[in-house]
Amino acid sequence: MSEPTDDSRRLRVIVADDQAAVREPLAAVLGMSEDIEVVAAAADGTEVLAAVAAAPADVVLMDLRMPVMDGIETTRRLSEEHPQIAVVVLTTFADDESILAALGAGARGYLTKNAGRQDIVRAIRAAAAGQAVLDREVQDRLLATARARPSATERVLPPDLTRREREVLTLIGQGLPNRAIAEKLFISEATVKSHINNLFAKAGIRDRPDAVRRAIAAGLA
Amino acid sequence: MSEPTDDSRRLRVIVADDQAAVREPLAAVLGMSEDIEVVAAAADGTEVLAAVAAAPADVVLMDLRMPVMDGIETTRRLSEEHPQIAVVVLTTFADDESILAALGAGARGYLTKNAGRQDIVRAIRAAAAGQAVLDREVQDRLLATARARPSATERVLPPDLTRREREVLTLIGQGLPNRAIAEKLFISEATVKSHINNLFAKAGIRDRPDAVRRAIAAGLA
DNA sequence: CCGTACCTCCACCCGTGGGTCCAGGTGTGT
DNA sequence: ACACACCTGGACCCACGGGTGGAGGTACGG
Repeated sequence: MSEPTDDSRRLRVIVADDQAAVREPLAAVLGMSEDIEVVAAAADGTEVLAAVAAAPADVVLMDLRMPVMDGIETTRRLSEEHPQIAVVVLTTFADDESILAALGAGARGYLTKNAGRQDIVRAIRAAAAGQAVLDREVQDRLLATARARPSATERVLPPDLTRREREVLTLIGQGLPNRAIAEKLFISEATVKSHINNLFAKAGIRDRPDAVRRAIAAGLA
Repeated sequence: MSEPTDDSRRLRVIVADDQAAVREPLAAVLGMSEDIEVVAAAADGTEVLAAVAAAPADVVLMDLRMPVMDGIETTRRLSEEHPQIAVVVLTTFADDESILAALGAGARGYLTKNAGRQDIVRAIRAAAAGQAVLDREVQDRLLATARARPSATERVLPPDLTRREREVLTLIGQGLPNRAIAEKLFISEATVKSHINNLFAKAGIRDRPDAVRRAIAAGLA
């Protein structure tokens, strides 16, 4: 968050979209904003990388579906090699996978193509300032995905497991072999096996892989 | 997303924070923006509700920690009774729980208190336009939480896994032993072991329990 | 005082898992 | 024609996992 947003210099923006019918008008309309300067237009990811190599830029307005190198991969490379450049995704698609992939790749904004000029300009300014702007729908989806996980310990495990058995199950769920569990609990490996046999019988667990799944499902791991 | 952002009318903003030392200067500095009008200042949630009942507003800039009625509860009520009013959270705390609670309650923005005046103004404008603005840190946390239990296939697996190897990993993740996997894929157990050896080497998986965890984390199971 | 639950540990058995090395068959691109 | 990736399969070895059947310890409640 930078208070003194440098208004003395226009934001250098690169527009990336494989469709010229989208790219050209978009670049033109963005250039009308007095604080934005479109320094390049790219039809695929390689052209974006070439553009940032040729001249400095602040923000890349990125389509996801592009030939040769798509927006996800391009975003990933940009955030690795040029972390100072902010990527704002502008795409038709707002499915969970695309959103997670894009933001996970380092995008600092995600707009759908029914965003207006004002919305896009605002997102560019925010991204340049280190903020993230998301369409309302995108935020809702992201939030829904985040909340989709079970918060509390589930009832998939019988309540009559002893404390020790729970501990052992937790460590199994973390992928530890019996020897490591024994060391961690300061007991012998034989004892670990005893606990395992008991808890397997109680909880109806077949084998170790099954135990891992149950432990994760129960929120122990 | 509304293209014709109505610039002919100033955005009516309510500032809610229990600390007068924060509330008053904030209201003053926001009022300096020509497109923003601070129509009320509130010290807790009940004052916010009273203010929106008394006069129309567009955006509420909301602190989370407030006496009587906190920001979460106030946000929840606002989004129920006045869904046209956008809530932007401005708080010191950026823990996962607060973020999820606030956005889940209907907040359309989440800023930490090291945001500058420009950042706050931008967030207010975006929220009024239906967009969501998050601090970079907040976005990262939200994304991390969303990816913790993903529905989509993750990037935790190397991309050079073959189709067969993915299938085998999926079945391992479901707890099946090699024999059952072999039957399910109509191949011999020896072949299953070959695939397992290859995919373990490629993905850096140590043993079967580890494979189960990775499969679940990757959303294959 | 005695039963019961829990934690601790040992010995034995053997099935599955996983590593290693190898090899034939197929399809694809050069 | 050739290399290469992939799927397929077999043989061998042995470590780890898991079942069985014990045994001795403490702590608690009837």
